[in-house]
Amino acid sequence: MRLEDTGYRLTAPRRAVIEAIAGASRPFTIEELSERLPNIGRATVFRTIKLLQELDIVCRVPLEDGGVRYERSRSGRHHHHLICSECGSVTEFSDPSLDAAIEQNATTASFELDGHSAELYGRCAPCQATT
Amino acid sequence: MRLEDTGYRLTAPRRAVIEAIAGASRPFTIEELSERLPNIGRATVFRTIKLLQELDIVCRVPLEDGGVRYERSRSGRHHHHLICSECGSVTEFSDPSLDAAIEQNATTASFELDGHSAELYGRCAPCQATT
DNA sequence: GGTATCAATGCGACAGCGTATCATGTCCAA
DNA sequence: TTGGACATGATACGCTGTCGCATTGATACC
Repeated sequence: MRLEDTGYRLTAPRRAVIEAIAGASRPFTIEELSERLPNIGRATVFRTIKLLQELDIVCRVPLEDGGVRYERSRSGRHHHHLICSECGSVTEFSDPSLDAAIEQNATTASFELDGHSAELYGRCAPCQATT
Repeated sequence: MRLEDTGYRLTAPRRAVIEAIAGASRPFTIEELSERLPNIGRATVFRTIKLLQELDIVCRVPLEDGGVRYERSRSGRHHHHLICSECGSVTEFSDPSLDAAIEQNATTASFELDGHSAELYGRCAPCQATT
């Protein structure tokens, strides 16, 4: 991890949170993460996740119902999400032409674009096969 | 309003909420709306907004910081948002080619698309002029 | 118009997610 | 080794939204 490079301290609780995230197989809530780390204060888990979001190590996944989960960011870069409403899996994807379409709309509206988000909701391939 | 047409009852509180929304000049929170309607229970305001969302009369606007506001939907159709982080204004737009790019990504991933959201964050034209 | 029915309301308690506070602990540069 | 800034943990709090339930009131039907 590159916490040291950024001026943040690499503490035992942060290590534990990072390891728990690395071991997570699916998107998680803070509560789930916190349950796996009974020795670590809930507030610290929140703070660490917030920190990891800023470092693009973890990303926030807004769900269709307004809920939120978090996931380890595979690419570490800007991306979008395919979110399965059946099994809850989240897949990242990047698409320059999608980003271009978004930028085009901003330009057309004379809007100075800082960032954007795009989430796709539906059913992943494995879940379709299960029908 | 077409509440009657949908089997819902047109009650005085619902009328009041709808009028308050019609009179709102900017995206609002439930609390703000509720303050303007002191005679109406908070739960009713929530329930009415939820109802109006289902009828595409009001739409939920997720903010960059994770907060949420609501806005009267001008088009009543599927659309995306340009959200100004300076003045908080929200502009709707529709773009078939953006939707097409999203559908293309879903298809590529063998993902069965149910819905999607796309929000653009930045500064609106008037706020740029104010710099 | 009168009335019965069932959805809608209002109230208060509650739940989930996240933050503020603040005393205490601990990392790390010198 | 040590000092001081940063991080932690416990708890209280805040905000957004929902639930349960007794009461009210809009509509359909007569």
